[in-house]
Amino acid sequence: MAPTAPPRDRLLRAARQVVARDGLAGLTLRAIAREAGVSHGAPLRHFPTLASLLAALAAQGFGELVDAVAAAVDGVDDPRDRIAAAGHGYVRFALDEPGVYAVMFRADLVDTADPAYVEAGLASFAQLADLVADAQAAGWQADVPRDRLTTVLWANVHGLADLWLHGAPQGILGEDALDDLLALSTGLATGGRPPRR
Amino acid sequence: MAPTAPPRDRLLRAARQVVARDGLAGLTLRAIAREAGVSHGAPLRHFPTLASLLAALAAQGFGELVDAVAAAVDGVDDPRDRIAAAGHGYVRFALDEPGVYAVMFRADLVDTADPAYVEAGLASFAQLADLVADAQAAGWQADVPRDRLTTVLWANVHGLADLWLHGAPQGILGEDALDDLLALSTGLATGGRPPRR
DNA sequence: CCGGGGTTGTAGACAGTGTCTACAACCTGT
DNA sequence: ACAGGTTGTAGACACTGTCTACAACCCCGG
Repeated sequence: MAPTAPPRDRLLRAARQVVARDGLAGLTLRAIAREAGVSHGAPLRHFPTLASLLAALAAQGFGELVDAVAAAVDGVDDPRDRIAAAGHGYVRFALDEPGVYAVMFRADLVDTADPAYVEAGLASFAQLADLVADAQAAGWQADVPRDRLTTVLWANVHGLADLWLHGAPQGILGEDALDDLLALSTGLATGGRPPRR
Repeated sequence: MAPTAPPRDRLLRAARQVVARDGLAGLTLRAIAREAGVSHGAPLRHFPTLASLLAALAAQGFGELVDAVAAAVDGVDDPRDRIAAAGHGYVRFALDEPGVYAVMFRADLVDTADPAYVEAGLASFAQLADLVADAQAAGWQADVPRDRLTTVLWANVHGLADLWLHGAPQGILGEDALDDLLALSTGLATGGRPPRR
C-alpha cells in the first residue's frame, strides 16, 4: 500500500472528514488544510480555488451516488420496481453522506463549470434515464419524453432528500417516517401500485 | 407615507435587494448594512446575529409564498386541479424570488430555531395540507395519512424548484421546459389526468 | 556524480467577514 | 430640563480565501 496517497486524494479525503464532522459551515479551505496536516495555502497547489476543490469532491460524490443506486437496483427485476429501488438508494445515499450530498447541489459553493463535475452529474442522470427507458419499454408512461420524465423523478427524490436533510418533515412526521414517504412518493409516481412485499 | 420605515423593515428590505442583486454569496451582514446606508455594526442592534436576520427574511418569504399559492389556487374549483395550481404557484414563487427562496431552505445560514421562522414554515405546510384534505375528501388517495401525502407533494415541487434554480435541468432540457415539467409532475402525482385545457 | 527543473509545501500579507465593545447621538416622557 | 432607553458609530478581534515570495525535495539528463 502506498503509505502516502497522492496529495489531491489526501485533500479530498480531508474535506470529507471535515464536512462529516463540522458540516457545511465548517468546510473551509483552511480547515481542510489543517485536517490534511499541511499549511493553509498548500491546497491551492492542487486546486486553483476552494470552489474547484469542492467541485472535485462533488464529482466524486456523483460517482458514489451512481454506485449506490446501482447497488440498490441490483437484483430487482420489474422495471417499475427498479425505479422505486433507485429512488430508495438515492435518498439513502443522501442521508448516509449528507455533507457530500449537500456540496453536490450547492451551486454557490461549487465551481459548476468544472468539467469533471458536469460529467459526473450527467452520468448520474443518464443512469436514471436508463431505468426510465426500461420502464417505458415495459409500457409505463411510454408517450412521455424520457428526459422530462427522468427529470421529474429526479426532482421527486431530490426534493425528499433535501427536505429531510433540512429537517422540516421530522418535526411534523417524526424521525422514522422516511421509508413510508419514499414508498408513497414512488408509489404515486409509478402508478400507485402497492409496495412489494 | 412614513418617510422612514422602522429600521427592522429597512434592513430586511435591504437584504432582499442585496440577495436579488448579488445572490447568496453576496448576502453578507456588512453588505446589508451598506445597502441600508448604515454602519457595519448597526444591524446587530436589531438582530442578534446574521442568522436571525436571515430567519426573519425567510419567515417573510414563507408568508409571501402562502400568498402566491393562494393566488394561484384562486378560481380553480376541482380539488385535484387546485393541487396542481398550488404546485405551479409554488414553483413560480421560487423562480420569481430565487434569493429569498434559497434562504428559506438554507439550514446552515438561517437560525432554524427562530419561532417566527418555524411558525411561518408550518403555516405554509398547513396551507398545502388543507388543499390535500379537500382532494382526499373528494376521493383522491383518501386512505393515505394526510401529512405524509402533503410532505411528498411538497417534496415534489421543492425538488423541482431547487433543481431548476441549481440550473441542472436547463442544460438537458432547455430553458423553457419548466411548465411541461410541472404539468408532468403534478399529473403523475394526482393520477395522470391530462392537463386542463 | 552533480546540477537543474518541476512539484510540493511554507509563511506572510491583504481585503473581506461576523461579532463584540466602548462610545455618542437622539428621541421620549416626566 | 433632564434621565433613560433606542439607535447608530468606529474600532478591534479572530477567521476566511487568495496571492506572493521563498524554500525544500525528488527525479532525470549530462
